[in-house]
Amino acid sequence: MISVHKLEVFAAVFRLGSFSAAAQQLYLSQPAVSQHIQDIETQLGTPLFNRVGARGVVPTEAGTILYDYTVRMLQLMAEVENRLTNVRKLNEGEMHIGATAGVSVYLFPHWLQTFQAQYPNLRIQLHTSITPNVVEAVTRQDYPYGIIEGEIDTQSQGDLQSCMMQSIPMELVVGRNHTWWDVPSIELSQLHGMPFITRQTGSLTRRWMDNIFQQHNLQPRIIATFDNPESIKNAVMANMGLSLLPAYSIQHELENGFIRVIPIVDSPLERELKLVWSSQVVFSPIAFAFLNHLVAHFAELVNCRARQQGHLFRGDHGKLSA
Amino acid sequence: MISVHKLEVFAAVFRLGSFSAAAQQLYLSQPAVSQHIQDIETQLGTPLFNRVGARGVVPTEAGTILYDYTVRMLQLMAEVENRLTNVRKLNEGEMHIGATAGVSVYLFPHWLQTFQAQYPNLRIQLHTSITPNVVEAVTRQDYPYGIIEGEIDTQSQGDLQSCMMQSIPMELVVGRNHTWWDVPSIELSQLHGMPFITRQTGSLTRRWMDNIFQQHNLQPRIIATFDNPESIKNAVMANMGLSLLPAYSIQHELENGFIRVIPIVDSPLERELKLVWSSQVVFSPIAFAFLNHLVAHFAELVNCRARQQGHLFRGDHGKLSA
DNA sequence: TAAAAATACTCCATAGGTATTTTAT
DNA sequence: ATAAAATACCTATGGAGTATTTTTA
Repeated sequence: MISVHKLEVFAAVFRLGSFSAAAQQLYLSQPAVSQHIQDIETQLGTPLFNRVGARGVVPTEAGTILYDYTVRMLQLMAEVENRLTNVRKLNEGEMHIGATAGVSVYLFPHWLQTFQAQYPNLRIQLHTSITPNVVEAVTRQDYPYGIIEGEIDTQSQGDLQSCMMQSIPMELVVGRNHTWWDVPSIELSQLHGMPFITRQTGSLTRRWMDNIFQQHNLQPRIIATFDNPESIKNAVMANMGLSLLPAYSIQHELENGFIRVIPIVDSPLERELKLVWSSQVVFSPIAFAFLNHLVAHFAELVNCRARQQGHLFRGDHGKLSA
Repeated sequence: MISVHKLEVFAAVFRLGSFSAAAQQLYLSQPAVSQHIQDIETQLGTPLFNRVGARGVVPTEAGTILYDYTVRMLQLMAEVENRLTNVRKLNEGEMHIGATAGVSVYLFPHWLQTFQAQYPNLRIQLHTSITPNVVEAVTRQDYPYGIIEGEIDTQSQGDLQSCMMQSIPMELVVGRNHTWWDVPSIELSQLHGMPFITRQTGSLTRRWMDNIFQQHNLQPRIIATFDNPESIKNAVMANMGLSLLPAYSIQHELENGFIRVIPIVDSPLERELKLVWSSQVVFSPIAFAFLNHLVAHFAELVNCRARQQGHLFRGDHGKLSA
């Protein structure tokens, strides 16, 4: 019997042109993949791939035909599961998601908390990493979504889709005993030569910041670099210098008066909170439920949702807008 | 994971409105069917059927939607299997087929022999029974085809499709020492009052014969009835009387001069050899292979094949006309 | 010769069975 | 009261793993 699972394995092999690569992507052993393909080939009495030694496999004509049907079948399967799955009544299920550090630390816990309240039986597993890693993992379909701040590496945009969730104000922050503590506002040019704390070279946040400075011909004095926003915040509070931090990360410190935001009157800075996904991926009902949940937080996401459904669905999706 | 098999079980339950009826049709136990349906319901978090006590089950709205998708998926699966299966290279596989006695004894062995020569690894299992039983079994989808002689019971024509394979001349036969042995030919009316051997009352063959006689206002003298054509043949050879036998059943005896065919000049009699199948059934690649094989014997069948493909397929079927 | 697929085995989860109980009309 | 589905429990096949060998560019 040709099962849906065998077809999923077959589709992965077809797309990747390799048994072992498919095995990796599907978290299976290579012999398991071999077995599935052989099962189908035996059942049909037809080879699906020509084995070309150390260079993987190339589909036969039969393989190409089967792939066409497989895509249609898997799409129907995904579609009906998404239409019918009552996520609220599931008593188990999990979903993985990737995010960058700031999102993971400051934003995600809040979303997760409200999601868990509604779907207590579902587990969301968060994978924190730097933007390029998140993008890569999403491209590899390790998880259906990633949430990143800022620009996507243009080189990886092959199958990558993205959608803005929210504009994130990047605030100039200053510690309690800093000389600028009482300055009501500044112009961007005033940053020139000032002691600055940043993320380390290589991070997208640092690259973004360097871009800003370069665009405005500024050269602040980088006196320290850290690999996480929390350390930067501490350094600012210790009055080592200024920094630019996302608004969401400093709420608590602002409320308690540990730091202050100095408005930049001529050019407020901001980055984008983005949802990214692979156009290849087939979303699970849980992924859709989480997306719907995010919609409650981010009005802009409604557009993403429409696009995702578009590449998956053909029918009516009234249920999902509930 | 929702498997193709679970969907097949679900589809049977949906169509029959009963777990136990589906179990019977699929040769499963009722608990096995329960288990499959519960698995899908758990996975979706949605009930598919409302259990109405001793009256089986009725589908929910979700069940109805799933059925729609299921039919499409199973159709795609059947289609791609039929397009890709290289029946010649299968190293196992079997198919069941029903036929009436005359077909089983005189015609089928020949077809089977040539089929086996081409597909030595496939097993065809023949089920011989009277026409109504064959028709019923085909309607129940016990096997994909039946081959019958003569008319189909009109009451069972719900899902039943049929197609003429061949016109079967019904020959008036006479034994070696019969008074008619040297009569070159007769007219139908001459049969009146003649000693006749027939099948027993109730058989379709007998009904067909009675019809003929009635239509022509004849009343031959029925001197013996038997439940199989072989006994009738023996009675004719023993000169007990005349009979009408299908041409295919008397080749051997004609060649050896044990009996003679007396042409009926005014009204040659014939019945139809018919292929019957259920419009519900999904044909296996082996069933198609056997059909193609029959085509070699019966030119008329080409039309049937087109019809069968029509109710199964939507795409290109070049392979099957090879 | 080196990377990839096939083969050989072992283990466990799931599909299926039988026997029985529960449910709904 | 009874037919039908659910439950409980047992068995066996198929899916997946590890270790190893074979293949071919």
